[in-house]
Amino acid sequence: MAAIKYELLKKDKNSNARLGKITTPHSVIDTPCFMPVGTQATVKALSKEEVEETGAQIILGNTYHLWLQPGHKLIEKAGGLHKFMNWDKSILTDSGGFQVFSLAKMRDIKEEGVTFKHHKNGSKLFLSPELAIEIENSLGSDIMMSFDECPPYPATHEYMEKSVERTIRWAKRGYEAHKKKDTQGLFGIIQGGIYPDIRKYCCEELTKIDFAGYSIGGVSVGEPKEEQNLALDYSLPYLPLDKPRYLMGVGSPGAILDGVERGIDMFDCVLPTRIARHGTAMTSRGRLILKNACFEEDFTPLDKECDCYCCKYYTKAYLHHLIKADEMLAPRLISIHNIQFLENLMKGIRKAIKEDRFLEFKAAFYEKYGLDNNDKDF
RNA sequence: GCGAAUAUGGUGAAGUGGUUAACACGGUGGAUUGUGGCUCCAUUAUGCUAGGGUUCGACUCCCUAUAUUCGCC
Repeated sequence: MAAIKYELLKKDKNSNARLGKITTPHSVIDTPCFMPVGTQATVKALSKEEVEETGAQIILGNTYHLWLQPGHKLIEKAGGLHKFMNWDKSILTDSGGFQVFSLAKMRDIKEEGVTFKHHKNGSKLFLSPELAIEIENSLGSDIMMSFDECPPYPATHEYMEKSVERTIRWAKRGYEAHKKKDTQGLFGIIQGGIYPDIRKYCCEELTKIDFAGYSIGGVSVGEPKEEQNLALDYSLPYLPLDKPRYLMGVGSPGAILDGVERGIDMFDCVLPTRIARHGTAMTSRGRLILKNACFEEDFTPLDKECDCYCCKYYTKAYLHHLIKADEMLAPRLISIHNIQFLENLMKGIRKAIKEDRFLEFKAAFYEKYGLDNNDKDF
């Protein structure tokens, strides 16, 4: 019996946006959804209750980081990642493929796997499709990612072809190695950059395997917004309707709306929590850099339309002060707000799809947020 | 009152007789996308206490004033 069930509840009449529901062993997830990132078994700065309060139904953990510290065996001993970190809703684990390419220097990619140096102590490490699965099995996440190569941008057609062939072979090996199919769902990752033929080929090959869902990888690596959308246009038509689609690493409001419009169900991104730690908030009227002098005497909440804990009790002037004074409450409050802002955005999106007015919703959001369709992000 | 030392941006300060006054903090603005948790980038003194003088040229040498600090009466 499959661990992950996707139900397509409704498709928007005027776009490819879709309303759905994913059921995992730990929870039901309404889609389209946003998943906060908790790389090292914690959504940075927040407690379980605070994350829950934002409306998040699923969060991410990271294979690479948890493998190195504290070690997947230790987490298994603790009773699995859910128990270890006190999160009883769903968890998705990334395979570590991205980290190997974003963090590690001196990597050596071979058919068997990737040899690279530890990003902190320089020791030699080796990660393969089978090991990534073994780690993810130990962690016990609801949704697992295959170990893939995230090719750089830009990459030549020739390089991309070879890389994707290898990613496909790795995906097959990972699927074979996955021993807990009844409790954990494994996703395949579509690569191919902005080459239509390679994206299509990758979809065709990976859909031959019965993955629980499909991820679009290789985006948010520095490419312009139009190309990110092209990568979706070149992939989504070739993916099955009865499986969830996950756009990896995308979390700016504009890009989320573009993805939903094309038929994406799941998003994750470090953006809301990272910019929060650096003092920037997402609001319905655009982005606010709270350390800016103009907020010194602004005694209003971050966003009048937000119902989060931060907006309920605190003002911009207070947040400005906390940042200036380098107080750790600031990253916490802004992280709570930013995540809830995106969770609320997803709620709005789901409601709009239900009522067949997604495109109007998107246009209104763009207008208010202060960007047009050509803007990269904010 | 006498003697001595020091006077460089918001702060701590480096500095040389010769075109753009080091660096750090702070200030201001920006970045951040499958997270290396206080990061990165840009910008921030047309001026070196004031007034004279020496010199081709002085923030740098000399004189005076002022301020601060220390010591002695």
